[in-house]
Amino acid sequence: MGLQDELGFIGPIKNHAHNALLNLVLTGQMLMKEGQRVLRPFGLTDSQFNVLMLLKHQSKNGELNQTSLGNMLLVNRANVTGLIDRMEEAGWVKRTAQAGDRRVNLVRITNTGRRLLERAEKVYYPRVEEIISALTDEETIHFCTMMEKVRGKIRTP
Amino acid sequence: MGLQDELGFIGPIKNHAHNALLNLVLTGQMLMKEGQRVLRPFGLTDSQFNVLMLLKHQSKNGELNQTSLGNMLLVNRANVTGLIDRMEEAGWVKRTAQAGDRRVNLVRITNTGRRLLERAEKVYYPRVEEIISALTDEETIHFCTMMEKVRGKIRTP
DNA sequence: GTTATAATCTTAACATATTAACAATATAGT
DNA sequence: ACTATATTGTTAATATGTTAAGATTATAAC
Repeated sequence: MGLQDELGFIGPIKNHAHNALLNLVLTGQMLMKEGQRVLRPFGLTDSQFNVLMLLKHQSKNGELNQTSLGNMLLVNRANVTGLIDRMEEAGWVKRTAQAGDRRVNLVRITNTGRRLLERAEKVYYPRVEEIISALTDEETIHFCTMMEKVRGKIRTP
Repeated sequence: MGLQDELGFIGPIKNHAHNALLNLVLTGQMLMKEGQRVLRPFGLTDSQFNVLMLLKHQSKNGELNQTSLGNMLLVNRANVTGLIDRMEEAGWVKRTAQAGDRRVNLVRITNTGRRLLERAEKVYYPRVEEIISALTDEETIHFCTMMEKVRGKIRTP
């Protein structure tokens, strides 16, 4: 049961490389949608969840500027403006000035945001583990290595 | 050089399953963005390219209704309306009635659309092959099997 | 045949993404 | 110091995605 049957394709995908690419892109999209489904009850989109997660686990002093957030989320900085606008309005994050550089907004998670994140993580990570349990530990490691190799090819156009 | 270094993360991603998930989702997004970059000179978005590709390669009689298109593209029917609106306006596809069921719009690729697709495919597929050449043939097959197993876990929540 | 149910498409309101252009501020080169 | 360049964040216009609600048409149950 390959992608074709799952999606109702009529014929096989003849180009093997394209078949692999579709497997990667479409499985990634399905995972993202599954994440959205799990996070919806918390009133969080997956982008918003990722912002909170980055602020909690991947920041110095619990703050990141908007450009860094965009880089880590793989989105343009222009997109971060609206994302943080909505999250600030919801009370989950706060913009503060950076001493010494008046161009920069530092984004911080609030206590409300931290509490929400902790509730969501309790549901999110177990579901992730359940899905990835489809692979053996060895496969998981090999998979991450393969993804690194693919990303290496993307960066060299 | 894992995801962390590539994205500027401060610490490692402690949860192995989450690390694998991020590898999958983020690599998929990078591939999608790379596709968009390749298709932009043709005036095509990746969704529009996929519609044309499905109509050419994965349809009976060269036509698909909007619901089928949505299923194959992994998007909601509601999204297909606007997508096809814009593509019809550009002259790449045409809506026609389905005999015997007046609810249905059959979407067909036009000659203009087919010529555009053929020009785009000549650039798109070689780039895909170049990227996937990061994996050996054996790895590619194993990779597709792993993706199928992951999708199997997503469908059973 | 009438009624209930389901399928298809559209619309509206919204979140997220893009690029291009701009203002404000820092930094480097001279 | 001054000027050129670069960086940060915002805005506007547009494309893509979501859900929820609706109109229209088919199909099933009786």
